[in-house]
Amino acid sequence: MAKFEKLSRRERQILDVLYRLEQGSAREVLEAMPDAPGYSSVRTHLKKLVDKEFVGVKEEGMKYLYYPLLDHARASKSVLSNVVETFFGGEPTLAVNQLIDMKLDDISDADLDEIEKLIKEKRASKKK
Amino acid sequence: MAKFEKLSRRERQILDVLYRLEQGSAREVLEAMPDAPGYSSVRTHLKKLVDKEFVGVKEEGMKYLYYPLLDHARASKSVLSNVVETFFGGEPTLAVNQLIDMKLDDISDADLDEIEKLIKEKRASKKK
DNA sequence: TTTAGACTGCTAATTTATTCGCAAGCTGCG
DNA sequence: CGCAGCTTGCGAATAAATTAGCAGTCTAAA
Repeated sequence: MAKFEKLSRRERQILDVLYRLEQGSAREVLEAMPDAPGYSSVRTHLKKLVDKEFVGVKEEGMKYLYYPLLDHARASKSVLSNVVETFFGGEPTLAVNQLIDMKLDDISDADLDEIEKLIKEKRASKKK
Repeated sequence: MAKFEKLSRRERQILDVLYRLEQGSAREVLEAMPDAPGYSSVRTHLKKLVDKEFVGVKEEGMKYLYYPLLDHARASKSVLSNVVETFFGGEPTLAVNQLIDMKLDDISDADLDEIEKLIKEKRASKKK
């Protein structure tokens, strides 16, 4: 499932950018990178990502528009479960704790309400 | 902070193993890897990780024992915040949602209780 | 129409990452 | 002792990643 490990550093970085942009041209990706290499370089990586089937292309007039192929949900699930495995011994609960801590200072009551609501929903869907 | 991006694939993988093992010799790391390369290779990577100051070494008799230098909490925080940025638009709450979903089928009531308890604690510490 | 700019496909060079091999040094055992 | 099995340090070959350059094409503006 989680074949993100098969990507090189740059490829990963570019894919990340694509997830944030949702989609973009080579130049847009380039401009969204803090430590970007040259234009040619970005194009090459995008092409490789297409070859590896992590990214799709569609022609928009004369240019290419790139976008992630794995849908957001699957991708995040895959990455998260790896983090949980590595750092939290496979226990999502511990990760949740960490996430709450991350926002400790500025977490809003609304956020906490939100999470509580999520829990209630899970409980409900479990019951039946 | 999150300089994990600077690691190569193998280096990251080996560091992951080290986080799971807490510490280990080159051979132990090797044996804990599903798609392990040769012994020499693992040693080389460990050495590089030491050079880059992600990993420490201590001599245990005649052999070396390796262990992660960044403490667990910092490391997980760093990695998680990157995931949150990339996939959840900087909103930890959304990541929490995903985590709960991940365990939907087998999540225990105890787990849910646990998370609710965490929320109560956060609320309390906010009130101060 | 000509010129500047942005895009593509293709190629290639350089740098890193990744792998392994070999010599030498301990240790424990028959 | 002398062999087997482990370790280390050093070195180096191979594979992959990363970057960049060039020629050709299209578009829009002067």
